[in-house]
Amino acid sequence: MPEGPEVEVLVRHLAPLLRGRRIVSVEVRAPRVTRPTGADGLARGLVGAVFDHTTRRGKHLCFELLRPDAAGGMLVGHLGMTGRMYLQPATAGVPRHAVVVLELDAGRMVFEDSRRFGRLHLDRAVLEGLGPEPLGDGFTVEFLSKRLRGCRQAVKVRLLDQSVAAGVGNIYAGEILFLARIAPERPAGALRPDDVSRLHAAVREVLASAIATGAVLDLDFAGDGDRDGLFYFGRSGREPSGSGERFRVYDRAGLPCTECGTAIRRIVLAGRATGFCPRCQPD
DNA sequence: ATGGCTGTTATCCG
DNA sequence: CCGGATAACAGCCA
Repeated sequence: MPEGPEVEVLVRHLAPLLRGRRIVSVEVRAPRVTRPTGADGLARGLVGAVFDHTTRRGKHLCFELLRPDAAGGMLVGHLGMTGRMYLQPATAGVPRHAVVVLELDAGRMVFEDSRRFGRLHLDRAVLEGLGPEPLGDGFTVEFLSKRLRGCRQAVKVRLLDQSVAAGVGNIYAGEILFLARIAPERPAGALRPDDVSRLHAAVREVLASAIATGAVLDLDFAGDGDRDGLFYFGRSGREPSGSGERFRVYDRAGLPCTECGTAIRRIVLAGRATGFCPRCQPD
């Protein structure tokens, strides 16, 4: 569920809270999320370490660590479908679906993940295969073009490949294609130069706009959320909720296209729900 | 209430 | 090698 923009918003929230905090103890309640490091390895690597900068790479959270002894290291997290990370007072109750709990010198960091598709480990190899940050300099039209070239896969599926544009997930892939006016089923390699150019611009626009939206919301990172689609972290403010207003195609099957009124259609690509407007996004 | 849906991705198989 | 299907898991919804 969390895609790059959600992770970015979370990282901005966590970074100043974590910096300088020392890890006192580690409790792994679901060992599978610590792969490939493993529960023991995680505890060994973390106890005594101090959080320094916290950044993002694609959908991964990167917690840079300082160690009194060695050269430091990096704790890498991924929220999977249902993951949350937040700080709570050490006196609070640990939630039912906590998978890893870090007791800090002040307070506690909880990684909660009911479906346990998430990860928290010390292996940075997962970052190696990622494509460039879509909002960074490395993500050029030429790069995108090269990654799509010769590929017969549907462009929507290609966009979900993290080696193409790190951080794009199912919801934003759909929104990006709507903005670019490209049918999701089009074979990636069949896009013409002007399609690729619009796609490139749409990737940046959709992701940047999602981050900007999330950055000003009053989010409750520990809350249950209200399945509002974008910021699955619950919101404590009184902003309008519901995905309908924020998304043009995601979860809008049967509803009128905001541009032309045509009913949005829903298809399945690579097992993922995909919405699109058959008129604005012709084959 | 049973079955189908869900924002991810590693792995398996043809 | 490519691409589609499946599995990992729990909750929510119709």
